Amino acid sequence: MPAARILVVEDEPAIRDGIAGALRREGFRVCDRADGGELEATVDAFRPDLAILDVMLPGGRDGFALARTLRDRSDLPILFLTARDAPPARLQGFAVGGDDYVIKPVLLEELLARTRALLRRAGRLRASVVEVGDLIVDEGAAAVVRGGTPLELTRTELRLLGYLARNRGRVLSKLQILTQVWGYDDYDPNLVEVHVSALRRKLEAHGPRLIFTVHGQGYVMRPARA
Amino acid sequence: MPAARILVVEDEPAIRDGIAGALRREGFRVCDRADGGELEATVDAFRPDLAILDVMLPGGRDGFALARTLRDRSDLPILFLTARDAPPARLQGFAVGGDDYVIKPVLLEELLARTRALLRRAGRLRASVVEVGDLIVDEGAAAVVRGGTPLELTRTELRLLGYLARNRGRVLSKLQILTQVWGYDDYDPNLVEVHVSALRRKLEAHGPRLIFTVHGQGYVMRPARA
DNA sequence: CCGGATCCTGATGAGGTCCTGAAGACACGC
DNA sequence: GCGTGTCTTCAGGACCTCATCAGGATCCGG
Repeated sequence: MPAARILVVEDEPAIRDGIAGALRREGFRVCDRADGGELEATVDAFRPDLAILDVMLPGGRDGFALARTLRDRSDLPILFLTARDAPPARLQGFAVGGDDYVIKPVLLEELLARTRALLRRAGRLRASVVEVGDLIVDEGAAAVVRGGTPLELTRTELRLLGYLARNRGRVLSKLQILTQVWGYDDYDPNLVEVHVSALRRKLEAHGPRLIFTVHGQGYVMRPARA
Repeated sequence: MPAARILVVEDEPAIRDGIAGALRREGFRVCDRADGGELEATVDAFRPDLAILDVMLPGGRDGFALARTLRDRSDLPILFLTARDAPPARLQGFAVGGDDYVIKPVLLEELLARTRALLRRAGRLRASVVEVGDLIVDEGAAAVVRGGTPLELTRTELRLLGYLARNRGRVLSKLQILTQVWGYDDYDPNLVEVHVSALRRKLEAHGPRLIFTVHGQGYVMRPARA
């Protein structure tokens, strides 16, 4: 299956690049735009499998208008970016069965998870499963299994685990983890430490350590002995 | 894969030259600037894969302002240089998932390691692994393996080993090692000796000597029989 | 073979980093 | 509203890392 194509329309450059970069690192093909100009031509040329739209765009055409335009031409699923205080009720009329939304400020891990879920449902992505030793992380299904035993993880733990697992064998600093998993601004290393601690407790109840501390640098995930 | 391009913006000439020189010796293409003037043109012409920015620059445009500008044009990862006592809290909203920071005074080995890690994550660098005999040094994963056995090294030991391994077959004076690994000005040979000693103890637990003393000159790293 | 220089390495204490239990804040479903 | 589960903050202590020191070993020119 070739790489899925994703169209991103978001006016704030920092957010747009953050999203586009994260998606590209995950192997998707991305076309990013600041607004909905020339949308029809873009869609015809790029043929996206999924669209990620900010519902609040400057100028006349907001995400809803774009969604309507897209719906006229294809049935691709749409992932809306909405403000925290803007209730998703307004999505009602636009969100068809396959759609979903993510609130801003965007947690990249959350966005990646929902992106994969939508693509998978649309049949444009095989199950996105990451394995580290005897641990199996299925982000599409939000399911984690270690040595045959399913684990109950909270949402935050799942995002954190997903990030670590997909970057297994790589040292990730606490800043990187914070910005990716929490979208945070103020750097509080302890926040990461606490959740790593919780994650370890659950993971290590069924096997040896998988998340290793690299003193002064961050954390790495890797199979027990290798 | 062609050499990765790195943009360096740092006002202090000594630091700037140190960084740029170290990067060039590692085979990167470097464009170094004292400030953010003409940044847009520079970026368009040079097309960097990574930017290293001092967060404290004289004049109006500090590293954050530059980061914002860069984000407008691309999604390249950014490595911030920050003061030790200035907590990276102010990376506020500028650090996207892939970014990281290094504190000043800069330890060149540290900076090289993080540079490689970021480029590798961005897919702009293959695994940066150095081999010396049966020793394998993977700086991206902060992992060292000798004859199949993983070794537990401290951060300083890893920096030291990285420097020696990448310059294998070359005699390095203690002064060179001090300035590169520690960034020191006052010359205390014993500091190097102590850490070489510690490194040897761990390395030689699993094989013959790799770090040789050249009396009165320094140290060389080379495979056991050669 | 001697003596001075160089090098090795165990011990130590200070400074930082990390872990984790507990408690307060928050969100959500009923 | 109320209760439950989840998230964040806080605080103390455990742990790790490192520079410094000092005594002994080794090297090398003479």
